[in-house]
Amino acid sequence: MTESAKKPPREEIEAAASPPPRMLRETTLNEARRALILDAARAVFFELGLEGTSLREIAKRAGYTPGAIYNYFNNREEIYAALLSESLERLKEAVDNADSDPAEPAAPALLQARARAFFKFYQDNPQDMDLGFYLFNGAQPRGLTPELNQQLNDQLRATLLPIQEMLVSLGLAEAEAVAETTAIFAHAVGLLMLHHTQRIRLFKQNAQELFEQYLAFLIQRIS
Amino acid sequence: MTESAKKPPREEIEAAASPPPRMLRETTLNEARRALILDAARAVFFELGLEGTSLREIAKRAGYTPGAIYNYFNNREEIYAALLSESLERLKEAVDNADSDPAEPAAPALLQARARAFFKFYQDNPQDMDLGFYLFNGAQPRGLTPELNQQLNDQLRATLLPIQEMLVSLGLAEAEAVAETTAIFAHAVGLLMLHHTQRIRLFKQNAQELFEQYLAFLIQRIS
Amino acid sequence: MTESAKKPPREEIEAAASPPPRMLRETTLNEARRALILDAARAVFFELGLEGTSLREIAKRAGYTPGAIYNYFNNREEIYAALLSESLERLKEAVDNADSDPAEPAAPALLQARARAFFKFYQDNPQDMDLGFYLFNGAQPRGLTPELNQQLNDQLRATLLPIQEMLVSLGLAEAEAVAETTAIFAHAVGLLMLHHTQRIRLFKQNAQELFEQYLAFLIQRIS
Amino acid sequence: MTESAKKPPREEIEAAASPPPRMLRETTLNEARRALILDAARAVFFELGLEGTSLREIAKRAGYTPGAIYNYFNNREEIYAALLSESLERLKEAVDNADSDPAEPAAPALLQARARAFFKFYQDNPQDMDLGFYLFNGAQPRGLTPELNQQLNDQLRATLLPIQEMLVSLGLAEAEAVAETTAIFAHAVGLLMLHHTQRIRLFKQNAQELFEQYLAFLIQRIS
DNA sequence: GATGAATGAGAATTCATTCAT
DNA sequence: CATGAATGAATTCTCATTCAT
Repeated sequence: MTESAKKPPREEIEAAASPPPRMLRETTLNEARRALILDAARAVFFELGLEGTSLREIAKRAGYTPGAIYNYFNNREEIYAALLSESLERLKEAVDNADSDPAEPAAPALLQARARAFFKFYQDNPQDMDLGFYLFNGAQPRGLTPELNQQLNDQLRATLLPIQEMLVSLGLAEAEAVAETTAIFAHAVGLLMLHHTQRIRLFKQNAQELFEQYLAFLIQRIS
Repeated sequence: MTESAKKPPREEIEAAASPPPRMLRETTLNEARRALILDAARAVFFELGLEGTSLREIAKRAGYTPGAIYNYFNNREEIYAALLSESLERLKEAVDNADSDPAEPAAPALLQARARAFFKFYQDNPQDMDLGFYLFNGAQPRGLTPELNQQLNDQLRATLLPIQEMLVSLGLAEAEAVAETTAIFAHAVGLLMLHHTQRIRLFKQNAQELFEQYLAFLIQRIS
Repeated sequence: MTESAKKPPREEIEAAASPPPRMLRETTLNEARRALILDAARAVFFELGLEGTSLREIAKRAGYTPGAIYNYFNNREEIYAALLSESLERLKEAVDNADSDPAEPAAPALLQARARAFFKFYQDNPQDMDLGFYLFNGAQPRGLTPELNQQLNDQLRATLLPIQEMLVSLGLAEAEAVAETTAIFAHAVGLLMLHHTQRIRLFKQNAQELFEQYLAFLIQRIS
Repeated sequence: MTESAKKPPREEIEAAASPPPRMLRETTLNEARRALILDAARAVFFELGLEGTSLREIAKRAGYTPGAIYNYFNNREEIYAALLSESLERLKEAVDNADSDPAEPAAPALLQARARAFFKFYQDNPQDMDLGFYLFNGAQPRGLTPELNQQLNDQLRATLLPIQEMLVSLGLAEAEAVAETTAIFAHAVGLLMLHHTQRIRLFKQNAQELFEQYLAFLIQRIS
C-alpha cells in the first residue's frame, strides 16, 4: 500500500490471465528492494533531517553501495520524490479513513473529522511536513521533473478534496469551498509550523486546541 | 540601526565613566566590520538562497578571506543568527510603522494595518522567512546557543505585541488576545508558506486576499 | 561485409566436411549479434567521441544490458579493436576503389588518386583517426593482445601497399618506395592532425591543398 | 624559466624600488608550490598517460590533499593548460637555442637546425606531444577558456616563427613561407606520431632520417 | 544467451574550519 | 586583524566488470 510503483511493470499487462511466475517474482523482489531503500531514506531523513541526508548514508543504511542505488532511482531527487509521494499517500489514507470514525456522520462532524485527521497526521509526523516543504520549494521544485511535480500536486489536491466536498455539503458555493479549503490548509500548516519549531511555546498556546477553535468558528460562520 | 551588537559590548558598559578612547575606537571599528560582513551575508543569502550561501561566498563579497570571518563570528550559524536578529528588527519596524499610516486610527483599522504589515513584510521578503524557519527548526534550533535563541524569541514576541494590544483594545481578555495573536500569526505563516512554495496556485487562490478575509472575519467575530 | 569475425571461426574450419547445422546456425546468429553491438559502438563512438563512449551506452543502443556484451567481447578494448579493424577495412576499400575512378590510369594519376583517397577517408571521418590513435598508443597498445595488434598492423600495411606499388611503378626501388610510402603516410597523418585539432587555422592553411602540393612535389621529384 | 606565472603578482609592481621582503618571499613560495604541483602533474601525466591522470593522483604525488590543489588552480584543465604552456615554453627555448649551435650560420643550415630542434624536442619528449594534442582537440579545446586557448596558440605560433623567417631568408614569399612552415610542422608531427605509436616499425623506417630527408628535399627545392 | 543486481573504485569539486604567520 | 595554506570529510554520480539466476 505504501509503495507507489515508479518503474513500469512492463509486460505484466499483456498476459493478464497468467502472469509468468518468474517475472512476478522479480517484480516483487524489485519493489521490495526499492521499498527497502525508501525505508532507509525515510529513516535517515527523519533522523538527520534534510541536511544530513545523503545518498551515501541512505545506501549505507539500506545495506548498499552508493552506486547500487542508481539501479532503483536515477538520482537523489527521485528518492525524495518517491518519499514525498508515499507520504502523501499515507496522508490521503489518513484523511479518507477519518470517515469511518463511526457515530455521527453529520456534515459538520465529518468536516471536523477530516480536517482533524489532516492536522493530526502532520502533527504526529513532523518530518513528513519537512519533506513536503523541502520539495515544494521555489518556482522550480528542487530537481523534480515537471511530471513528478504535477503528480505530487495532484496527490495533494486529491487529499484535500474530501474536505472541500464537505464544505459544499454544508452549503458553500464551489468557489467558496475552494477558498475555505485553502484557508483551512493554510491555518493547519501555520499552526504546525509554529508547533514543530516550538515557537508556539512563546505564546503558551496549544496547536491542536487552536486548530479546533478555528474549525469551530468556521463551522459556526458557514452554518 | 540595522546592527545588533552581539559580541563586544561588555567592556563598554563596565567603564561607563571614562571609556578609554583606544578601546572605543576599536570597538566601533569592529562593529562596522561586523556590519560589513552581515551586509554581505544578507546579500548572498537573498541572492542565492540558503543552499547557495557559503562562508566563502560571504567572505568574498565582504572583501575578506574565509578565515577572517572567524574574528567576528564563531561559526556560520552565528552569522545566520545575526542575520535573523536583524531581520526581526526590520520586521518590528515595519509593524510599528504601520501605525503612522494616517487617517483612521480606530482600533479595528489599526489591527488590520499591523497584521497586514506583518504579512506584507514576509510576502515581500521570502528569504527572511526562510531564514527564520532555517534557524527555528526542530527542538534544538540549529547551532544556536540558548541565549541567542532566547533573544530571537524575545524579538519575535515584541514584534507581535502591538497586534496583541490592539486585540485587547477591541475588548478581548488578555488570554484571548494572546490566543488570537497566535492564530493570526499562524494563519499568516501558513498562507505565506503556500504562497512562497507556490502551492497556493493549486487552488487558484490569492494569499493576500485570503489573509484580508481572515482578518475581516476575525474583526467581525470579536466586535 | 563490414564484419571481421574475431572469435568464433575456429570450429567452422576443422569440420570443413559437414558443419553440424545447429552449430552453424548458432555461429551465424552470434556473428550477427556481434555486428549489432559493433554498429552500436560505432554509432556511439562517432557521436560522442572517445570520452563519451561507455560500455553502458553501447549496450543500451544495441538493446542489451551491459553484462550481455561480455558474451561477445572480453572487455571494452576488444570492442575498440574490432571497431578499428573494421575501420581499417573501410579505409582499405576506399583506397582500393580509388582505382575505379575512371579516365587516366597513368601511374602518377593512380598514385595521386590512391593517396588522396587515403587522405580523404580520414578527413571525412575524424573519429576513425581518433580510434586508431587511441589504440595505437605508446609501447604496449592499450589492452590489445599481441595477436590483435599484429592483425591490425597487417591491415594497415595492406592498405598502404597499393600506394607503395604505384611508387615502384613510377620507377622507385623497393626500399625507396617503402620510405616514400611512409613519408606520404606521415605527411597525411600530420596534416590531418593539424586539421582535426584546428591548429591549421593558425596558419590559415588548407590541409587538402597542402597535401595535394606535397603529392605534386613528390611526383615531380621522382619522375 | 619553466614557470609561466598565472596568478597575478599584484602589488609587486607599485613598489618597483624595494619589493617588500615579506611579499617577495610569499610570492616565491607560492610559485614554488605551484611548480611542485605542476611537476607532480607532469610526472603523473608522463607515467600514467591522459587517462590515468586524475586530480587525486596529482595531489597525492605533490603531497597534497585534493582540495588543496584548488588553492593554486581553479580546475583540472587549468593544470593541463599550465603544463602545456610550460611545455611550449621549453619547446620554444629549444628551437631558439638551435641558433647558438655555432659554426655555419648560413640560412639553409639554420633552417635545418631549427626544424631539427623542433623535431628532436618531441622525439625526446613524447608526452609533451600527447599533452598538446590532448588539449588542442576538437572545436572547443577541452575545458579551456578562449583566452587560455589563444595564449597557447600564440605560444605555438611564436615557436614556429623562427623557422618561417628562415624560409623567407631563403627567398620564399611570405605566403609561401607560411605554407612551407605548416608543411614542415605537419611532416614532423606525422612522423612523430608514427614514431611514438611505433607504427613506423611496420615500415622499418627511421623517423629522424625521414625527417632529414624531407628537409633536404625541401631546401633543394627552394634553393 | 541475457538479465539485473551489485561491487568497488574512482571522478571532480566544495565546504567549514583551523592555524601559523 | 587578516591572510593564505591546508585539512579532511563530504558531495553526487559514473564506470567496467562480475555473477547468480
